[in-house]
Amino acid sequence: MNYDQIMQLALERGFYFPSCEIYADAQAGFWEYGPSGVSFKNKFVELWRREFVRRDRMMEIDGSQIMSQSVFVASGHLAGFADPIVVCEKCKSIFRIDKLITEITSILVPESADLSEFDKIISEKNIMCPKCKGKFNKAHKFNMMFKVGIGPEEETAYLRPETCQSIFVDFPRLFKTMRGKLPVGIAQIGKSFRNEISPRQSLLRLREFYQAEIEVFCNPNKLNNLEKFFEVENTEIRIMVDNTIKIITCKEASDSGILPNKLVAYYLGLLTEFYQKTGIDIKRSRFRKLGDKEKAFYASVAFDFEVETTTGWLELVACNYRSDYDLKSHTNTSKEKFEVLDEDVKVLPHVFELSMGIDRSLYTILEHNLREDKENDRVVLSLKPYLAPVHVGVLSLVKKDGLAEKTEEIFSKIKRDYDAFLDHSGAIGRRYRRLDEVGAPLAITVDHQTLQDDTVTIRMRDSMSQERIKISEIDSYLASNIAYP
RNA sequence: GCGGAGUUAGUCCAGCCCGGCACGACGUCAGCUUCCCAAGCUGAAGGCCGCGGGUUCAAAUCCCGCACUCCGCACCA
Repeated sequence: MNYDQIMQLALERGFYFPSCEIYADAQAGFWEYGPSGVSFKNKFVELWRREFVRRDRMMEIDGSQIMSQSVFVASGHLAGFADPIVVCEKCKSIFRIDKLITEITSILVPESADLSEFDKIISEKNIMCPKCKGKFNKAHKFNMMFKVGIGPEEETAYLRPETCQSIFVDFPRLFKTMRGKLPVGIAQIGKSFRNEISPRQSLLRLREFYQAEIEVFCNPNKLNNLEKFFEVENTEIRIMVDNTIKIITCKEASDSGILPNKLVAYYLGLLTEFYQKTGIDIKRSRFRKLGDKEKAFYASVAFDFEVETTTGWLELVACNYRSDYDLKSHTNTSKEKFEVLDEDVKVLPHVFELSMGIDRSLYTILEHNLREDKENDRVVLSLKPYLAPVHVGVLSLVKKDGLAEKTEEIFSKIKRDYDAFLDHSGAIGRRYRRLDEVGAPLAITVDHQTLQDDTVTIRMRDSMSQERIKISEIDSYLASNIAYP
């Protein structure tokens, strides 16, 4: 199904919708999750926790969204997370000046160059506005971080542009108090904020968005010395080599040098196994090694995990080898010590990160799982049962003859343990169709036979088939059918 | 931010040229019917026609500004 159809589902069924939509001054790039969206997101997050935090014995933290200025001085975001721009004095058009200079003069200027450097080239080469031939004002930087003023003095702080900075900042305490041992992953889920010039496409480019980030702290001398590597050595990953997607095992990838080392191969393996369990079509995914110009300013090697959607290839996870960039710069700025002991040798850990976009991942799962079943005239969201916003519908075949009461009795028994949805109203087929659209994998229906022998029918979303089970078996039936893998 | 196209009920949309009580479908709710897959019948709710201003006796409709959405450019998880 395409973007528009997902959008319609999202609006109609309470997955997500624009923030502040009743007011005209609502800003672009902010969206809310509705009831279905939250339930779905929570389950996705739980799967992430199972497949990374618990599986790899990571530490999970929950840091502040507002962080002090020094953090971003150290991280480089204050200087580096900004685009150099110029404004045309006549027509007010805005240009990325480094790109414009390259376009017009073929001179390559790094975007991190001094602002005066840009001004110099503009005047020397007599660069004018390509739209109206007007003059440019002085180059300045547009920083993508949201600035906030703290307290009555309005002390400068920022909304974090990535969640991982708290992980770096907290690392010394965490490593000491939690008895850390390299390599160790520290994970965090939370919101990040970027003042995008042009947010677009609902969940795909937001100004306020969820990230699930994992920072793996490791000894740079032991990147190929990883006991747990055997867990994924035969896991197949899909990686772009010379513009074609090659399917190879993690072991082959690291042995052949396609991936730099076992540590990176291990985590790309975990990531692949995770996304297989989310129900996205893994055959439409790939890891792509980024060129030097595409990489973030802190990355020395970077692989994007990308998935094909109807909007094109979409980056879901950035896998960056950040080396000692962050710990070194926080050491210099804070004077805190970040070295740790690894088998009695003092080492400044390197960092490999998996930076996952949750909102984008949720969109992709929806798109890859929503299908039109023309034969039965219905739209079905075939989510994995453990990710479904509603686990089970609880329906009375008809309302009268005491069936409604019996249905409510069953509903009360399971509502604390499962996301169950009670529904008496309208034709039974209509109610099944509604459940299909929110992805509920199962429906329990109470009919006249229930009153005689205490059995109910269970209706399966994907096959539409039914079976009859005892009321006393409902709990174990649900438990085994919606369990995480 | 630029260029293009749009914005009318939960959703999809007609009406706009040519100003005069806002149309329809789907969905929702209640009742009847039905007794396992969007059936039928009856009834109901739901709209400051994106926001603000202007023209006019009168604006969804004409004019101006802004916001938002979508598509392209650029940027990004």
